[in-house]
Amino acid sequence: MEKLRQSGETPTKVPSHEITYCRLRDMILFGQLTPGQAVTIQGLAATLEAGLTPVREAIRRLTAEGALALQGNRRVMVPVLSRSQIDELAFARLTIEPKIAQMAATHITPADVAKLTRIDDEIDEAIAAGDVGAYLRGNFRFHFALYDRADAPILTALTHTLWLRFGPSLRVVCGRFGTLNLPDRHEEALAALRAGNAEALARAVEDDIVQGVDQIRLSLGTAGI
Amino acid sequence: MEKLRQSGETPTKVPSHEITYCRLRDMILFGQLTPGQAVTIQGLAATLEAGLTPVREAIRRLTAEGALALQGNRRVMVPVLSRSQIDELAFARLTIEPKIAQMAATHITPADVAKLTRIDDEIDEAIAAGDVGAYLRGNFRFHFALYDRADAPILTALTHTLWLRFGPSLRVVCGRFGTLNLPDRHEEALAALRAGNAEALARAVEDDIVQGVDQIRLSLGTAGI
DNA sequence: CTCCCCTGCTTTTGATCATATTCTGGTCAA
DNA sequence: TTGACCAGAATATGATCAAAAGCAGGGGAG
Repeated sequence: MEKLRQSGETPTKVPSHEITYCRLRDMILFGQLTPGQAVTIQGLAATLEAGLTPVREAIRRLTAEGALALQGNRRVMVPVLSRSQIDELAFARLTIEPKIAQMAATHITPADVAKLTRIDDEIDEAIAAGDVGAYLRGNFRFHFALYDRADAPILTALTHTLWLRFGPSLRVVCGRFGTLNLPDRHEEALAALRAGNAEALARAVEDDIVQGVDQIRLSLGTAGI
Repeated sequence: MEKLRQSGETPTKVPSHEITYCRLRDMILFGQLTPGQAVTIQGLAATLEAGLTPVREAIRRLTAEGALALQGNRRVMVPVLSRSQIDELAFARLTIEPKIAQMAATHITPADVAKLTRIDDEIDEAIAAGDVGAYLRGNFRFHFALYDRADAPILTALTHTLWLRFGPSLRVVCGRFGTLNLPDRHEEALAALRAGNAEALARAVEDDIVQGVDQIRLSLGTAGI
């Protein structure tokens, strides 16, 4: 008895709540949503063309990851970072990410370096083109392509939630300053990788984080961040 | 048109999915569930006397926090920690928790110290009585009563997820070894608090973590942990 | 002859939706 | 100003459909 998995429409291989989660997560990471913005279940269901239940589950997941926040009454919003929260995030990122990078350095292959170089080239193109969304996406891919090599799923997942919390604010900052004066800090990371120098790689990642966080710190209080 | 909010039963002030989340979280933290155990939505709905949707949302939240894991097919289980994952958790806890404790030390009041002392007494009672569940609960309350004083919601939430990942394994270890040879590491923390010595407090927390993690490490591979 | 694998059915479980109910916030009138 | 009402939104239930797991029986290999 064939199940007649006809082609043409969704094979329903991956459930709708998963797709919805990914889409909403990308909206948060790469900028459709700004800090303080309220989101409604029904609004997202309409935007993402999904049912209420999948949207609800995606919101719960992202709330647990800190990418969304419940505001007492049952409304949901994109959280606004305070100064002290930025400091907390900076501390967490600065202690975890250099460590992951260091772990990754021992497993990295020339193919990985080539891949990272390619991503870095795309980032440069995005900067030159002034495409903030592409820049953020490339930056994300660069870091996590590196971190994936550390074979440290828990620390990588932790880092993921940290990026989710930073995402909206980073988007606002980049959107305000433009991409022109975004220095490319990945070159030194790539150099450290080619040299097989784990400590230098960790320092490069550290510098990259410090620079990004400082940009947000400077921009804090200018407007709703 | 009165809504006749009669007393007697649930005032529905807090939504069902929140209650379900708390109950399931406590089951994971304090031991009803063991590593590797499979959980089903319908089974939990029956156990927790909740509808399918609230249970589903609670599971999504806990999955996002790493307390539960999806196993490829859409089933859900309590994750089993590998050696390297224990190392990741140990690293994260050792870098974050002493820092939080240090931050808390500057805000702590004598009333807080009294409260922590009371909790520590309850822990001692639990150890004497051989009540593993009460020990775990007290240990949790001690640490997070301290951490709450740091006024660092993000780092505290991060730590929460780390404890959720450790919970089931810790329960197994304690259940195997009993509570008798569980040294009480909280005395030095209390002493550091009374002395207002933030560095000593951080070291005490560090020692406490190292001891707990080592216990799990030793017990790894003995059976399904 | 026994054992194992494979196939198909049955049962359990997850995913989604439509619907009813409850809650929140705001508005309008006394 | 205060209270009741109303619209919009979230919550929760149960039904329905799809997918996966468990089980039983038959056929083939050793």
